[in-house]
Amino acid sequence: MTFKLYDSATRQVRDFVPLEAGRVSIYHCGLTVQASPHLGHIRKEVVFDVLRRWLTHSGYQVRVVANITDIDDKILSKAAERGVEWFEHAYEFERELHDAYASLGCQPPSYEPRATGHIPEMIELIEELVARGHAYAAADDSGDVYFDVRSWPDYGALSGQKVDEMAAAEDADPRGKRDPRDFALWKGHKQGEPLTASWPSPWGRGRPGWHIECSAMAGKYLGDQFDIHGGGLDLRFPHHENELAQSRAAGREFANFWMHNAWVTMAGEKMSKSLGNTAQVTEITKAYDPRAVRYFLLAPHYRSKIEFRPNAHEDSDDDARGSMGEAEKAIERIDSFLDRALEVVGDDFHDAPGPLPFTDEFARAMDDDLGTPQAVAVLFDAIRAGNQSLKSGDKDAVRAILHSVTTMLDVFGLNPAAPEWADSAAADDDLTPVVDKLVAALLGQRAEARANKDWAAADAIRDTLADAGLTITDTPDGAKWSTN
RNA sequence: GGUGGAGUGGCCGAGAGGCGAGGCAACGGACUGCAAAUCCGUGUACACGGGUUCAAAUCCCGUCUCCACCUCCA
Repeated sequence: MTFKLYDSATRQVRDFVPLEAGRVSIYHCGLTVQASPHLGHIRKEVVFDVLRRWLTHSGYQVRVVANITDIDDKILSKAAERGVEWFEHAYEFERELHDAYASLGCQPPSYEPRATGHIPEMIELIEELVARGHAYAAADDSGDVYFDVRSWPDYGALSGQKVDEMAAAEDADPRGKRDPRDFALWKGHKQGEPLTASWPSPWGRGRPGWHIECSAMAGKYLGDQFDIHGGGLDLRFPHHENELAQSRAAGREFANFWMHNAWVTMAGEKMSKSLGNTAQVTEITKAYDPRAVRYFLLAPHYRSKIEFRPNAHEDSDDDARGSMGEAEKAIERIDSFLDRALEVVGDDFHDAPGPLPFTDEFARAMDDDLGTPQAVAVLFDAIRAGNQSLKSGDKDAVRAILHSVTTMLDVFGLNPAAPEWADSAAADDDLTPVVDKLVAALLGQRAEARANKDWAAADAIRDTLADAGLTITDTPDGAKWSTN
């Protein structure tokens, strides 16, 4: 089976053939760390985390580079508003970003370069572009350097647009540009901006434009040509178009595949700061099981929009359950099988002999342009089959299916036993033995009441435990308790 | 004006010429003291109007609606 991937540059699904056998290099644009990350931002992290897990699972050695843009206009203005230094501001939100993706079980990139640490590489690239006649210093005294869009006939190739048909930017201030569509490679230092936010260059003190950062850093860490360049769909133009143009114009092949994920919507509209319809990651993971949040973000196809609906009420009835409530139910179904199967099979389930059921079908789904929706369906088919085997008492079948299910969950990053979820498990563990003792005592009383057919007393105990957030399940081996 | 995407059952969300993905919810049955969990079963879904075809949610033509990008945006 070959992995197939949709390439947004050619607009088709192509066989994925890495440049170097057995290795895959991926660059995806990280965030401009100017504010708290919301669900839309983190969807990209989850999508590329799943991609990376699948490629790794398929036997590739994967290198992932994602940048941190820690200097830009917004960082400067927001820091000034708050009365802190721009680097403090940026670093604060960089840490928030790291917390956010750790909280959703995303592995950190292989390397995460900061823009401010790569000014020399950017200057080098700009000089190359100037030397080749694709960039020029602004005619005014701003110290700006622009990419000359007209000098590069392929400009617009990635987004399928023609320079002449783009809406003429109502640019009140064309500054020193030859064409309004020319974009800044280097921004001259302006009066009033902190001196710490500028670096010396052949064109005077200044700071890099946004697009040049990614070209310079991708080139440094992944080489002139690499396998996959990713990011949100909204980066296709202008950011990725500009990256592509300036890299090719400097004689670099750049990315082989372009991969763009769609966004998260609320009430049908793109989640974004300017619309004010954002849901911050920290709020969401506080309100819902983080694994459910991750499930919500990875279950639909990465090129589809996904609609975020909050639960209508805090103590939701079924009607009021939103996207996260539904995802939590799905996770409960998964965990319920895991718990019951582990109890039957024990921890040695990895010894299951022979081929694992369902995994081929799962692989076929994932190989088809990361077909997580189909793959999730396979997962639930496996769980249903596992539940049937539990019912019929077929221990070998349970063992094999349990092994399959955990394999699939590992690819999704949803295996509750995996290290990335260890923190929450450990937190539970602190109290579990205590709770277990207390609950066991109550369940003993309840068993006695049931033996005496005193149903009222038995149900009263169950209600008390339910109030405390525990679900009691009667099984042939006695009553069991679980949270939720 | 240019470029791209989408309209699927109560909700979410796949699929892309012929067997109704999957999740959530609902209903019936089994199990249970009653539940919960689980299993079995239940759905005249594909924006609208034409057309092609033995067969269309899927292809073609037209219409409507929505979203996004062309300015910072995952």
